[in-house]
Amino acid sequence: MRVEASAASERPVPARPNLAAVAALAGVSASTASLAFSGAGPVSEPTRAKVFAAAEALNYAGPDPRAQSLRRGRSGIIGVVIDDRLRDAFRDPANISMLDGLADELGGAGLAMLLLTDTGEGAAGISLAPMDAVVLVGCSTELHSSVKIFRQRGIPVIAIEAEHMPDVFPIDLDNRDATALGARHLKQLGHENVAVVSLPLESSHARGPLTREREAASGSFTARQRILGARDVYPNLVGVASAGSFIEEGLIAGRALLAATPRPTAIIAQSDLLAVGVIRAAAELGIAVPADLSVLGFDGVSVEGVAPLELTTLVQPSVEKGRAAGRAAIALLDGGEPDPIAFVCVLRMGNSTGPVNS
Amino acid sequence: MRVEASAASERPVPARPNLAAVAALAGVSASTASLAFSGAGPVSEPTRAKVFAAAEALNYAGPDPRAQSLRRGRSGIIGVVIDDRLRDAFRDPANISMLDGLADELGGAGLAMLLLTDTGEGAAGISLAPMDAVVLVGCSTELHSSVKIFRQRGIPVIAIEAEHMPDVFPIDLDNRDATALGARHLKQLGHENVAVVSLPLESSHARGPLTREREAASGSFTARQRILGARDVYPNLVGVASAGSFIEEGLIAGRALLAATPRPTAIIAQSDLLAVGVIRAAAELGIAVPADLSVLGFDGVSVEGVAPLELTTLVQPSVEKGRAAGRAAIALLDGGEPDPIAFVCVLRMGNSTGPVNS
DNA sequence: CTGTTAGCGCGTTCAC
DNA sequence: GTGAACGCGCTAACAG
Repeated sequence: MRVEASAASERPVPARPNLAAVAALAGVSASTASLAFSGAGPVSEPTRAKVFAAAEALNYAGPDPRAQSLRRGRSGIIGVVIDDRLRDAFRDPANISMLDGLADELGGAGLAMLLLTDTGEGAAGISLAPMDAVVLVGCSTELHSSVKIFRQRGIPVIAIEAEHMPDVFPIDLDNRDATALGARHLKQLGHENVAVVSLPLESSHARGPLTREREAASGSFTARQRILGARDVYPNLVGVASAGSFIEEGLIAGRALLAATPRPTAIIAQSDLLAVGVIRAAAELGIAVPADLSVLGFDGVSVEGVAPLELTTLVQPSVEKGRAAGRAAIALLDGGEPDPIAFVCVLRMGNSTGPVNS
Repeated sequence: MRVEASAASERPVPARPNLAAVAALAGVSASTASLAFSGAGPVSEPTRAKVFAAAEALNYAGPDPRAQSLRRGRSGIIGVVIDDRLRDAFRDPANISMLDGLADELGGAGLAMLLLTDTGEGAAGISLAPMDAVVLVGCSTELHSSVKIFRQRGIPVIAIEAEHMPDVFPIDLDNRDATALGARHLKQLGHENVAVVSLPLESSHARGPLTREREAASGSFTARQRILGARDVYPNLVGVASAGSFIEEGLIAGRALLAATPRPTAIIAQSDLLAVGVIRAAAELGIAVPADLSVLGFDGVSVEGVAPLELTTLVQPSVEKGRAAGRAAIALLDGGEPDPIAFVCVLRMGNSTGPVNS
């Protein structure tokens, strides 16, 4: 009441009180009030109490984050760029685990995650949203243009499973070697006629047979590396690209591959969800797994719906990958220069693979 | 080069050029440069070209979002508060669909989603992060304190499936009526001994039998409403609370409920994932579904792993719920007063429910 | 311990 | 069409 009367007969109800108003009511200077809120400087107890009382009276909720962020040069926000539609990204448990690890690490440091896509209309956010650092996930060909923008904006970039680029901090996974390891496992079991179901190769998510041209042009580093790993063991490998890491897509791809003559005796799926779909396709066709068909997965997430089968798969440390990205972001913001990180997959033996039977 | 020589012999390489620097190089005033970037005002073509050339030369990426946001009073960020750990929230397809709809609508309006949790260390974001509006999802008891903070900060609040509160825009779902509808379906089939598996009742996510005390104290509006709906038809309903909407939890709950004597002939699960778990539990125990046990789900998401069974379930418009929340946020930001929205579930008949058999 | 001063980088009045 | 001045709300320096 006093404030209204003395300070502003023009605007009777200040909708959003600011620090200055609180300071004025408390009878202290703005900087003192600021210190009282941030707790950063030495403020006497009575003063601090006065400030809080004034804030209460004015219904002041604390310093405006926008102004803080301008002044401090930090927003407390870490961008997370997904190239897929969110729906797709969220459907794969491996991705979710990664985000979970990331969120965990960032949350602990008082940072929040801003979800962005680098395609579609939401892509504007990449150049407009306030961010202190950014984590690129499941990166596509758009990567380079995005990275250029971030570099211009002076925003540190962390990329998970991407081609190495200058000024981009890499979180790597041994996609190629791991897949080769899995392929060798199949080779040891005697398999010679092997096919692959890949993750989407282009941002168009087009299904269809793998060709050297498509692979070379692919924007998906992960998919490409995993194909290369399989080729390290089976140079003449054939396969199809899926439209996404879903069970349904594995089913579609599996039907296509199992219709070939001669039928492959083993299928390398680039994710566990795809592997499950392939197993479903086999079931549909009356093909026994692992007796007549071996199926290898990737990710090591627990997937429902293949019991009593246990997927033989390449287990990747998804959660740790996310945590590492979070820690890297925090370190880069502190001006540190963390060492690049590379994770390694482990082949977990289940019973979806077995000796070739013929 | 020229700039360095003339403007700053002290700092040879200005790390982050600002609008003023660009304007200076272009030989125009800062306000003109600003207009050139925003495209909002009349700027002659030559001038505009000069400005962009200068920006290019200085490697200027455009106006600083932080400063824009302070000046404009908008950050372009919509907060999304999840009370669970992200991992839990992401594991339920119904939730993901909702987020997808939300992201879609917001992305189209150039807004980005900031993910926040209202528990744990990340909760600081609630009072610190810059946001223009906020969507509360799967809200817990913490709701009220959060809402108070947002109100103080002058941030519009949208709450999905929450108790109505002043100044909170509701997106409702007929959880109670829908569950009652499903329960009546069971009643018509002759079931009298019915049990329920609920979503977590408290933020502790404690498993255990439902009691009137627990229900009354529950922070989960959705779980409570669905229980009430079941009670509308079966007043003496018993049940257990799960620790989350996962198949595994349904399995645990199913085992517990199916060990009772007399064994229930029907189980109402508060999500499809829980329902699948219950069906698994039945399978373990050699109980046939639907012959010896009817199982009712909720959500209508496509769940893997019960084929050839088709879940009888209450289908909710998850994606639309998210879209509605997004549209409401946008409308509220525009100063509009959109009408509250309420969605209705539909009972989809599958073959996981059938006539009581005894 | 507290107050004063000076911006952070930008967008928006107004004049011209 | 363009420029000059001011202020968004806050905080880092210093001064007292």
